[in-house]
Amino acid sequence: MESLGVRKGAWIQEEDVLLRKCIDKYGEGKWHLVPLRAGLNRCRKSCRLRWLNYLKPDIKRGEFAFDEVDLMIRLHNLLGNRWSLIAGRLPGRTANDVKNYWHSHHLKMKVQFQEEGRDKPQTHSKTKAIKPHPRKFSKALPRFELKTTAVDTFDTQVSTSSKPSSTSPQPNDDIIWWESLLAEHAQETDFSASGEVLIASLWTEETATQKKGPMDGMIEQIQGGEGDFPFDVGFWDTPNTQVNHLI
DNA sequence: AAAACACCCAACCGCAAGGAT
DNA sequence: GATCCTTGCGGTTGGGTGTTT
Repeated sequence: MESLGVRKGAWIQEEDVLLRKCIDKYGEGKWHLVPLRAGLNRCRKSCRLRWLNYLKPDIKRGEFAFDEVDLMIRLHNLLGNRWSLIAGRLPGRTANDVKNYWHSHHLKMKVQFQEEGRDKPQTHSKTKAIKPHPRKFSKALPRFELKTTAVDTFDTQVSTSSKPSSTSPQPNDDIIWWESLLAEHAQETDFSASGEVLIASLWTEETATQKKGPMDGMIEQIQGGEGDFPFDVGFWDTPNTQVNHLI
Protein backbone atom coordinates (compact mmCIF):
# COMPACT_ATOMS: atom_id res chain seq x y z
CA MET A 1 0.00 0.00 0.00
CA GLU A 2 2.48 2.57 1.16
CA SER A 3 4.76 1.55 -1.65
CA LEU A 4 2.29 2.92 -4.14
CA GLY A 5 3.48 6.29 -5.30
CA VAL A 6 5.79 6.99 -2.41
CA ARG A 7 8.98 8.76 -3.13
CA LYS A 8 12.25 6.91 -2.77
CA GLY A 9 15.88 7.77 -2.99
CA ALA A 10 17.83 10.70 -1.70
CA TRP A 11 16.09 13.27 0.42
CA ILE A 12 15.94 16.85 -0.71
CA GLN A 13 16.25 19.84 1.57
CA GLU A 14 12.56 20.65 1.48
CA GLU A 15 11.73 17.19 2.74
CA ASP A 16 14.23 17.52 5.54
CA VAL A 17 12.65 20.78 6.59
CA LEU A 18 9.19 19.28 6.61
CA LEU A 19 10.30 16.28 8.60
CA ARG A 20 12.20 18.38 11.09
CA LYS A 21 9.23 20.65 11.61
CA CYS A 22 7.01 17.67 12.14
CA ILE A 23 9.28 16.12 14.75
CA ASP A 24 9.71 19.46 16.46
CA LYS A 25 5.99 19.81 16.71
CA TYR A 26 4.88 16.29 17.56
CA GLY A 27 8.05 14.70 18.87
CA GLU A 28 9.58 11.39 17.93
CA GLY A 29 7.47 8.31 17.58
CA LYS A 30 4.17 7.53 15.88
CA TRP A 31 6.09 7.10 12.71
CA HIS A 32 3.07 5.84 10.85
CA LEU A 33 1.59 9.30 11.28
CA VAL A 34 4.68 11.22 10.31
CA PRO A 35 4.30 11.18 6.52
CA LEU A 36 0.77 12.51 6.89
CA ARG A 37 1.61 15.07 9.54
CA ALA A 38 4.68 16.28 7.72
CA GLY A 39 3.05 16.28 4.31
CA LEU A 40 5.73 14.01 2.98
CA ASN A 41 5.31 11.54 0.20
CA ARG A 42 7.58 9.08 1.96
CA CYS A 43 6.98 5.85 3.77
CA ARG A 44 7.16 5.86 7.55
CA LYS A 45 10.31 3.79 7.54
CA SER A 46 12.07 6.23 5.33
CA CYS A 47 11.04 9.12 7.58
CA ARG A 48 12.19 7.36 10.68
CA LEU A 49 15.52 6.43 9.17
CA ARG A 50 16.13 9.88 7.84
CA TRP A 51 15.51 11.36 11.24
CA LEU A 52 17.51 8.83 13.23
CA ASN A 53 20.48 8.67 10.92
CA TYR A 54 20.73 12.17 9.64
CA LEU A 55 18.45 14.87 11.02
CA LYS A 56 18.60 14.29 14.74
CA PRO A 57 20.33 17.28 16.30
CA ASP A 58 22.68 15.29 18.52
CA ILE A 59 24.21 13.28 15.72
CA LYS A 60 27.93 13.58 15.62
CA ARG A 61 29.54 13.87 12.23
CA GLY A 62 33.05 13.44 11.05
CA GLU A 63 35.87 11.11 11.83
CA PHE A 64 35.60 8.55 14.56
CA ALA A 65 38.00 9.35 17.36
CA PHE A 66 40.51 6.76 18.41
CA ASP A 67 38.61 6.30 21.65
CA GLU A 68 35.49 5.57 19.75
CA VAL A 69 37.14 3.07 17.46
CA ASP A 70 38.78 1.38 20.40
CA LEU A 71 35.49 1.12 22.18
CA MET A 72 33.74 -0.03 19.06
CA ILE A 73 36.15 -2.90 18.60
CA ARG A 74 35.83 -3.99 22.17
CA LEU A 75 32.08 -3.81 22.12
CA HIS A 76 31.99 -5.71 18.88
CA ASN A 77 34.04 -8.44 20.48
CA LEU A 78 31.52 -8.60 23.23
CA LEU A 79 28.29 -8.09 21.35
CA GLY A 80 28.92 -9.07 17.77
CA ASN A 81 27.01 -7.25 15.08
CA ARG A 82 24.65 -5.58 17.48
CA TRP A 83 25.12 -2.22 15.89
CA SER A 84 22.39 -0.44 17.74
CA LEU A 85 23.80 -1.57 21.05
CA ILE A 86 27.27 -0.52 20.08
CA ALA A 87 26.01 2.81 18.83
CA GLY A 88 24.24 3.29 22.12
CA ARG A 89 27.62 3.37 23.79
CA LEU A 90 29.01 5.86 21.32
CA PRO A 91 27.29 9.16 21.96
CA GLY A 92 26.18 10.88 18.81
CA ARG A 93 26.85 7.92 16.59
CA THR A 94 24.10 6.00 14.89
CA ALA A 95 23.90 2.29 14.31
CA ASN A 96 24.20 2.98 10.62
CA ASP A 97 27.35 5.00 11.17
CA VAL A 98 28.89 2.28 13.24
CA LYS A 99 27.90 -0.41 10.80
CA ASN A 100 29.21 1.49 7.82
CA TYR A 101 32.41 2.33 9.60
CA TRP A 102 32.93 -1.23 10.62
CA HIS A 103 32.43 -2.57 7.16
CA SER A 104 34.67 -0.04 5.54
CA HIS A 105 37.41 0.11 8.17
CA HIS A 106 37.38 -3.23 9.89
CA LEU A 107 40.38 -4.67 8.11
CA LYS A 108 42.32 -1.48 8.42
CA MET A 109 41.59 -1.30 12.11
CA LYS A 110 42.84 -4.79 12.72
CA VAL A 111 46.07 -4.05 10.94
CA GLN A 112 46.50 -0.78 12.77
CA PHE A 113 45.97 -2.31 16.17
CA GLN A 114 48.37 -5.09 15.49
CA GLU A 115 51.00 -2.71 14.24
CA GLU A 116 50.67 -0.58 17.32
CA GLY A 117 50.97 -3.59 19.53
CA ARG A 118 47.80 -2.77 21.35
CA ASP A 119 45.50 -5.42 22.58
CA LYS A 120 44.40 -6.94 19.40
CA PRO A 121 40.84 -6.99 18.37
CA GLN A 122 39.62 -10.51 18.66
CA THR A 123 38.25 -12.25 15.71
CA HIS A 124 34.87 -13.81 15.90
CA SER A 125 36.28 -17.22 15.51
CA LYS A 126 37.98 -16.84 18.84
CA THR A 127 35.60 -14.74 20.82
CA LYS A 128 32.22 -15.86 21.84
CA ALA A 129 29.99 -12.87 21.48
CA ILE A 130 27.19 -12.28 23.88
CA LYS A 131 24.12 -11.66 21.87
CA PRO A 132 21.24 -10.49 23.91
CA HIS A 133 18.12 -10.16 21.90
CA PRO A 134 16.92 -6.73 21.04
CA ARG A 135 14.83 -5.40 23.80
CA LYS A 136 11.84 -3.22 23.64
CA PHE A 137 10.61 -0.90 26.30
CA SER A 138 7.04 -1.22 27.14
CA LYS A 139 5.02 1.77 28.13
CA ALA A 140 5.14 0.47 31.66
CA LEU A 141 8.86 0.87 31.75
CA PRO A 142 9.56 4.51 32.45
CA ARG A 143 13.00 4.70 30.97
CA PHE A 144 13.11 8.46 30.90
CA GLU A 145 12.74 8.58 34.60
CA LEU A 146 15.97 6.72 35.11
CA LYS A 147 18.10 9.60 36.16
CA THR A 148 20.54 7.52 38.11
CA THR A 149 23.75 7.65 36.24
CA ALA A 150 25.84 5.90 38.78
CA VAL A 151 24.21 2.87 40.16
CA ASP A 152 24.74 1.91 43.71
CA THR A 153 26.09 -1.43 44.56
CA PHE A 154 23.51 -4.02 44.02
CA ASP A 155 22.74 -6.35 46.81
CA THR A 156 20.42 -8.04 44.48
CA GLN A 157 20.55 -11.72 44.17
CA VAL A 158 20.16 -12.30 40.51
CA SER A 159 19.47 -15.89 39.98
CA THR A 160 18.38 -15.76 36.40
CA SER A 161 19.32 -13.97 33.27
CA SER A 162 15.80 -13.69 32.12
CA LYS A 163 14.77 -10.26 31.07
CA PRO A 164 12.97 -8.07 33.49
CA SER A 165 9.31 -8.45 33.23
CA SER A 166 7.56 -5.53 31.71
CA THR A 167 4.92 -5.93 34.32
CA SER A 168 7.32 -5.00 37.09
CA PRO A 169 8.88 -1.77 35.98
CA GLN A 170 11.71 -1.57 38.43
CA PRO A 171 14.09 1.08 37.13
CA ASN A 172 17.11 -1.09 37.65
CA ASP A 173 15.73 -4.17 36.05
CA ASP A 174 17.54 -3.60 32.82
CA ILE A 175 20.79 -3.03 34.59
CA ILE A 176 20.35 -6.10 36.65
CA TRP A 177 19.53 -8.07 33.58
CA TRP A 178 22.68 -6.92 31.86
CA GLU A 179 24.79 -7.56 34.86
CA SER A 180 23.46 -11.01 35.36
CA LEU A 181 23.88 -11.81 31.72
CA LEU A 182 27.45 -10.65 31.74
CA ALA A 183 28.19 -12.25 35.05
CA GLU A 184 26.93 -15.56 33.79
CA HIS A 185 29.00 -15.23 30.70
CA ALA A 186 31.98 -14.32 32.83
CA GLN A 187 31.77 -17.62 34.57
CA GLU A 188 32.52 -19.26 31.28
CA THR A 189 35.21 -16.84 30.23
CA ASP A 190 37.98 -15.40 32.29
CA PHE A 191 37.48 -11.80 31.28
CA SER A 192 39.77 -10.31 33.83
CA ALA A 193 42.65 -12.40 32.58
CA SER A 194 42.07 -11.92 28.91
CA GLY A 195 41.18 -8.29 29.18
CA GLU A 196 39.38 -8.67 25.94
CA VAL A 197 35.91 -7.91 27.01
CA LEU A 198 34.56 -4.65 28.04
CA ILE A 199 32.24 -4.49 30.95
CA ALA A 200 32.00 -0.96 32.04
CA SER A 201 29.77 1.95 31.68
CA LEU A 202 29.93 5.19 29.90
CA TRP A 203 27.56 6.80 32.24
CA THR A 204 29.39 7.05 35.47
CA GLU A 205 28.93 9.83 37.92
CA GLU A 206 31.91 11.53 36.36
CA THR A 207 30.24 11.46 33.02
CA ALA A 208 27.10 12.89 34.45
CA THR A 209 28.90 15.79 35.99
CA GLN A 210 30.79 16.41 32.77
CA LYS A 211 34.13 15.97 34.44
CA LYS A 212 35.18 13.60 31.77
CA GLY A 213 34.06 12.38 28.46
CA PRO A 214 32.19 9.12 28.53
CA MET A 215 34.99 7.34 26.81
CA ASP A 216 37.56 8.31 29.40
CA GLY A 217 35.93 6.61 32.30
CA MET A 218 35.37 3.48 30.36
CA ILE A 219 38.84 3.19 28.99
CA GLU A 220 40.38 3.92 32.35
CA GLN A 221 38.36 1.16 33.85
CA ILE A 222 39.43 -1.25 31.19
CA GLN A 223 43.03 -0.28 31.42
CA GLY A 224 42.87 -0.32 35.18
CA GLY A 225 42.69 -4.06 34.97
CA GLU A 226 40.89 -4.56 38.23
CA GLY A 227 40.05 -8.12 38.85
CA ASP A 228 36.42 -7.45 39.43
CA PHE A 229 34.04 -6.29 36.85
CA PRO A 230 34.19 -2.59 36.87
CA PHE A 231 30.67 -1.87 35.98
CA ASP A 232 29.06 1.04 37.64
CA VAL A 233 26.08 0.97 35.45
CA GLY A 234 24.71 -1.67 33.21
CA PHE A 235 24.42 -1.38 29.54
CA TRP A 236 21.38 0.27 28.18
CA ASP A 237 19.82 -1.25 25.23
CA THR A 238 18.78 2.05 23.94
CA PRO A 239 19.65 4.27 21.07
CA ASN A 240 21.47 7.47 21.73
CA THR A 241 18.38 9.45 22.43
CA GLN A 242 17.50 7.45 25.44
CA VAL A 243 21.04 7.46 26.68
CA ASN A 244 21.21 11.18 26.35
CA HIS A 245 18.12 11.53 28.41
CA LEU A 246 20.03 10.05 31.26
CA ILE A 247 22.66 12.74 31.39
C1' DA B 1 41.72 14.19 -19.70
C1' DA B 2 39.10 10.30 -19.12
C1' DA B 3 38.06 5.71 -17.99
C1' DA B 4 38.24 2.27 -14.40
C1' DC B 5 38.25 1.20 -9.89
C1' DA B 6 37.62 1.72 -4.85
C1' DC B 7 35.51 3.64 -1.10
C1' DC B 8 31.95 5.79 1.65
C1' DC B 9 27.51 6.61 3.14
C1' DA B 10 22.56 7.22 2.74
C1' DA B 11 18.76 4.62 1.94
C1' DC B 12 16.06 0.43 1.19
C1' DC B 13 14.44 -4.25 2.28
C1' DG B 14 13.02 -8.08 4.88
C1' DC B 15 12.33 -9.88 9.16
C1' DA B 16 11.36 -10.38 14.12
C1' DA B 17 9.34 -8.79 18.28
C1' DG B 18 5.93 -6.61 20.97
C1' DG B 19 1.57 -4.37 21.64
C1' DA B 20 -3.26 -3.75 20.51
C1' DT B 21 -7.56 -5.59 19.26
C1' DG C 1 -5.01 -17.49 21.27
C1' DA C 2 -5.00 -15.43 16.62
C1' DT C 3 -4.30 -11.74 13.82
C1' DC C 4 -2.95 -7.26 12.53
C1' DC C 5 -0.16 -3.20 13.06
C1' DT C 6 3.88 -0.69 14.34
C1' DT C 7 8.51 -0.32 15.49
C1' DG C 8 13.27 -1.33 15.37
C1' DC C 9 17.15 -3.89 13.74
C1' DG C 10 20.73 -5.95 10.69
C1' DG C 11 22.01 -6.90 6.04
C1' DT C 12 22.41 -5.20 1.62
C1' DT C 13 22.35 -2.07 -2.27
C1' DG C 14 23.12 1.85 -5.15
C1' DG C 15 24.74 6.35 -6.10
C1' DG C 16 28.09 9.87 -5.37
C1' DT C 17 32.82 11.00 -4.85
C1' DG C 18 37.67 10.34 -4.64
C1' DT C 19 41.76 7.96 -6.37
C1' DT C 20 44.45 5.51 -9.54
C1' DT C 21 45.95 4.19 -14.02
